Amino acid sequence: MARNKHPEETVNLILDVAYRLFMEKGYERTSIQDIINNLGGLSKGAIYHHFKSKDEILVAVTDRMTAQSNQMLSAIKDRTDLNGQEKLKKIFKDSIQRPVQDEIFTVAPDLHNNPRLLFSILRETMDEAAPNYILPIIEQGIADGSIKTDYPGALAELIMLTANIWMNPMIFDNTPEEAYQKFMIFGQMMKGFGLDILDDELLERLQELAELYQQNK
Amino acid sequence: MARNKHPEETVNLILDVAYRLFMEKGYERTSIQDIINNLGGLSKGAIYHHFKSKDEILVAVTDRMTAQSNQMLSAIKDRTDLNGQEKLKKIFKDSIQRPVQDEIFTVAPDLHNNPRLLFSILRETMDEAAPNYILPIIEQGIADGSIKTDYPGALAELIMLTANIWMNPMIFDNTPEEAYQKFMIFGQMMKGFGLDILDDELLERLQELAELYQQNK
DNA sequence: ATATACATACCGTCGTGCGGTATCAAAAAG
DNA sequence: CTTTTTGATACCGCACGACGGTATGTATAT
Repeated sequence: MARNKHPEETVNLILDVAYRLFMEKGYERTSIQDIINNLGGLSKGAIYHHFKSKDEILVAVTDRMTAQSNQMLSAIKDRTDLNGQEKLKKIFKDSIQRPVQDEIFTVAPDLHNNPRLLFSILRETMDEAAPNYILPIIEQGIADGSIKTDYPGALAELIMLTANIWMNPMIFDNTPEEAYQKFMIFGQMMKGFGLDILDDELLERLQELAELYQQNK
Repeated sequence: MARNKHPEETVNLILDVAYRLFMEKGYERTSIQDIINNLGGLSKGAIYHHFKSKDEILVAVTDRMTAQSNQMLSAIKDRTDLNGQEKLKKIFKDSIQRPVQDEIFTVAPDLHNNPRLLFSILRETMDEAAPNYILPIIEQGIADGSIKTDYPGALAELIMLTANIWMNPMIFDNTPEEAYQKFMIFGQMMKGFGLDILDDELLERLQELAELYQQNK
């Protein structure tokens, strides 16, 4: 295969293929050879030229997955026209409507049987997203009086764990009924923390997603 | 090696060794050969006589890990002298004091880099423990008036996810400060659901565990 | 005698390392 | 301004050791 003048295209191609296969078959059941076979002529050497290991490919894939999500979080975090609580509300609204969700249905995501990928997402959520995006927002909320808690760090983690992992249909595939239950319990929990950020519009959209997801299996 | 008159001893030996190695090195970095080398003369044939695959060994290991915990849950669930809320409180008390915790410190548990094992525990917690033990207790609590919720299934899951996973020092190794924060937030959350089941005694014991855990690393 | 506990030899596949080659942009030489 | 040189890098493809798993053999317990 001819050498590519823009090597980042090759890297992206590898990541595209790897992402798709990891989603379809799971990280562990996807071999390097599988990736090669879907690369259109590229070889094993090419892969190991751009990535040191299969693991590094996984990290790159998850990074790319969370990049747009993190970008959204970052943008909301830096806005000056919203108080802390309003920012949290906006995050839930946006995260449920972001196009990733639709793109993600073009492959058959199977995170139930994908320990490595799930693990990678879990770590990203708890070790990066929670402290770097949610925590600052909560701290702002404490400062502006819209959020009250003595333990902002733990609260940030709890919110991300429940919203991003527990309620994620890719990870725990819920029936519409279960999704509804989770949503209500989550809303109750947030209210317990003085956070009134759920409304009917959000609920409707979540129900749609749950149904869409059930169909696509 | 001579044939064992009591084959379950061999099975237990395999599980003992596998458990230790899975904890020390992680499931994926433990090879079948590693297990054999620590078996004291037994061979690959022995392992594959008793287990169909490496994966089946993992399942057996997790089953054994959760067995005593589940036994405790089951015993409390079936008591007739406590109402629902009291049972939940008893569960937290006991789970924090069960001997597993001490035995577990004899090996160096490293679930941070153990996706497969963590995943296995996660599934056990959410798919088995929550619906089979916590849910019936909550339903009893609803019946006897000590617990109020419209969504018992989701609440059971949320409690297990936070208490068993998020607050588990083997999974998210917390500093004593972080452990304290999580405990307080968890207590606040439970209070939000009308569940007043944490007290200073529990907090103290949890702090001890967190410190013990930090030392053993 | 037969089932079963274990041993041994072997298989295909995997992730990875590496020597070699083709192609590039930029500097040096003309 | 053109040509040549040069060193970096994109990529190839094979070989290796280790892996999980299997087929088959053997000895022991019932």
